[in-house]
Amino acid sequence: MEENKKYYVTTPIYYPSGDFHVGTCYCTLMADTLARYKRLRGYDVFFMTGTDEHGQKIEEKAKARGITPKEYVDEFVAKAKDLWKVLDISYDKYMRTTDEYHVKAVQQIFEKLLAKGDIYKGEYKGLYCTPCESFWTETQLVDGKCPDCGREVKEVKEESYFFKLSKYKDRLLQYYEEHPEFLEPEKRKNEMVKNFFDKGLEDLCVTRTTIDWGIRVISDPKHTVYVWLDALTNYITALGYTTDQDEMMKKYWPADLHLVGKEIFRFHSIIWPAILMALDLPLPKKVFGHGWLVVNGNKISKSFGNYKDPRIYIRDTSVDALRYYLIKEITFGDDGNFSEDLFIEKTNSDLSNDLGNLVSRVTAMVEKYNQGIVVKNDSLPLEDIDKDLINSAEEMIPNFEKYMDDLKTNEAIAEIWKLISKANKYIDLSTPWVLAKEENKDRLNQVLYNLVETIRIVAVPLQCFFIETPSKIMNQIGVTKEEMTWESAKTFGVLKDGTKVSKGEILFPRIDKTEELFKVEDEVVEETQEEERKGIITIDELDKVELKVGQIKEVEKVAKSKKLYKLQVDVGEKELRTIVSGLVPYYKEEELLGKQVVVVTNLQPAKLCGVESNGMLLAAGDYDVVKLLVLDNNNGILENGSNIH
RNA sequence: CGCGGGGUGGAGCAGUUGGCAGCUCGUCGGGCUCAUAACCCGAAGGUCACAAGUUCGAGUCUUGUCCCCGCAACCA
Repeated sequence: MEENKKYYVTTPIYYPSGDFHVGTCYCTLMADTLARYKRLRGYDVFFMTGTDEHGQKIEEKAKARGITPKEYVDEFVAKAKDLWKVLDISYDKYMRTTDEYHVKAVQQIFEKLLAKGDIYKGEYKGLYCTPCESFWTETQLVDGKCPDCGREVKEVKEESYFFKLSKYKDRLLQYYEEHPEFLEPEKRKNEMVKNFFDKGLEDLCVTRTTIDWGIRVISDPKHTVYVWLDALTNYITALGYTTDQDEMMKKYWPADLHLVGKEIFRFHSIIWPAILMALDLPLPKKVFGHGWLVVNGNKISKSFGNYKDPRIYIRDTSVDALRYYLIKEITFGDDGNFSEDLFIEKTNSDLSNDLGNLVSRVTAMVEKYNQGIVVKNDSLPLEDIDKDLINSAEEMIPNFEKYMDDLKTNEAIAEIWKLISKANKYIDLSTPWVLAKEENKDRLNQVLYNLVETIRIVAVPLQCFFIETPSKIMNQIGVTKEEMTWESAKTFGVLKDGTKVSKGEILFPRIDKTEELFKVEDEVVEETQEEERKGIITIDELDKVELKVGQIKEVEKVAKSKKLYKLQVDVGEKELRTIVSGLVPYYKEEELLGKQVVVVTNLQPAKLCGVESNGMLLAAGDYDVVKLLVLDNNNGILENGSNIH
């Protein structure tokens, strides 16, 4: 056993300017997988994610919504935590740069570097667009004008503090030289050196006087600390750096791995190490710059319509399916394609056919041939096919470890699947159904034992990236948590004699490609657009929405869709209205019949799955729980068609 | 000549220090019936973008050409 088995892994702290999409999840999911893996191996893991909450953009967004920046970021953090909960991200700490300890620590770090002479006061020259309150560089300008509003920019000078980045140039280069494993992948390191060092490192402007929403410089309060010293330092302030309670700092620093996107790789490979050098702190052991996802071949953006809430994917498949695809299909470090078609294909072939079906057929056989009881009998000789299976099973974990330690998650997973396919093949070779017919009870039980034991071993590393599946498998093959430890998966034969197997629910139902999948509900889209359009509406605008009491008279499913009901609703008009609503997952047909609900009656008609919908039912909640707004009929009934105000 | 990445059987990708071109899916043929129309076996299909060069030998090194895609001070 190695001494000091600790593992500190971080994701970037995300900037609350847009909503999360699959790409955002990817990095966090990867960190989560590594954290789970290290925990299983007995490491003392500290896994941190969080949000970078200061800056002008936040200020502007909040202003546009008519709320304070703090309210804005609080709202965002709540949403982020909600998403991480859905994905079951096992972070140990959620870091926020608006947390008090962080603010104080940043202020102290600033003063420390100022006193040391690594921060000095100077003058920032830039091209400024007054209406936009933004600085631009020469190269950002469009035809010499502000890229945002197209107006003239003027050169202004602003008093600023600078960090002596140039001072650390040689030490940084030397460090890269001596620690080839520090920056990965290799190609990104080359990019850094070529692009920036060769051009020379300029000192870095670390304060602004134009931004209010940020951390004040104590010795000069008209300045706020700019992103570099505020955001990057989160990795140490979260551990209590500069405070009395810095046991965490002693225990976990230096970080073992900073996982970052390629767009911020530069800051983590140049600026952050320089800051640490200035603070006389050791550098993180590794900074890994992963690639970006494209969705269906297109860059993720709203205009391509692929900027979807990741929960859409989970809703139509499962958390485990999404986690599997992202970690298996994308070569860590490179850009990857999140193809929705491929996602379904992979889920069906790898998860349903290979893994799910294996568990299903093995548990079925144990029930059918031996009343669910697994028999261990070591006195029987092993046949060649047995030895082959057992060898593969015992080799799997060591290979898996090798790849995981190299951050090659896709290859690590491939090792598990090699064993799964070996087990499927073993069934064909050993033909248990023939043994059953021949009433060769001993051999049959031996074969079944080997299969169940293989499944147990397979399930152990699955715990690194699956949330629901490992425990489902454990229940079905009747093993306890103690029989699922990392070390136990290295030896074949741990499974006890007399283990009770019971065929349970199907692990991964096959997904029917003809179903309409991953569709963003119209209502959801409108909601987000509404939010984009920002904030407050007047009473007149509210009056534009015509709300009436409606009673559901008929309910039928829309044939082509998984989620849509076609409803006939009485809103006090001569004829019933046809309204299509995505309530199938949340209400049964009979639950809806007769309900008096709130209907938007002047909504522009829309075709959903070929059926025209004339209105919309109001409901609350999203994804997990959706509840219709229904009338309180305790004290008498309102007529259908009554106005609502 | 701003920087970088990539062009490999129908699709998506792997290919370490140059040594008979691999994987998954799909297609076609066969087998099996324990299983989620799943599983197992076999087959077809590539002049590794193009051209020249180094070498006994290049997808892998050098040079040039064409095409695609990112980045260019903060979108993961």
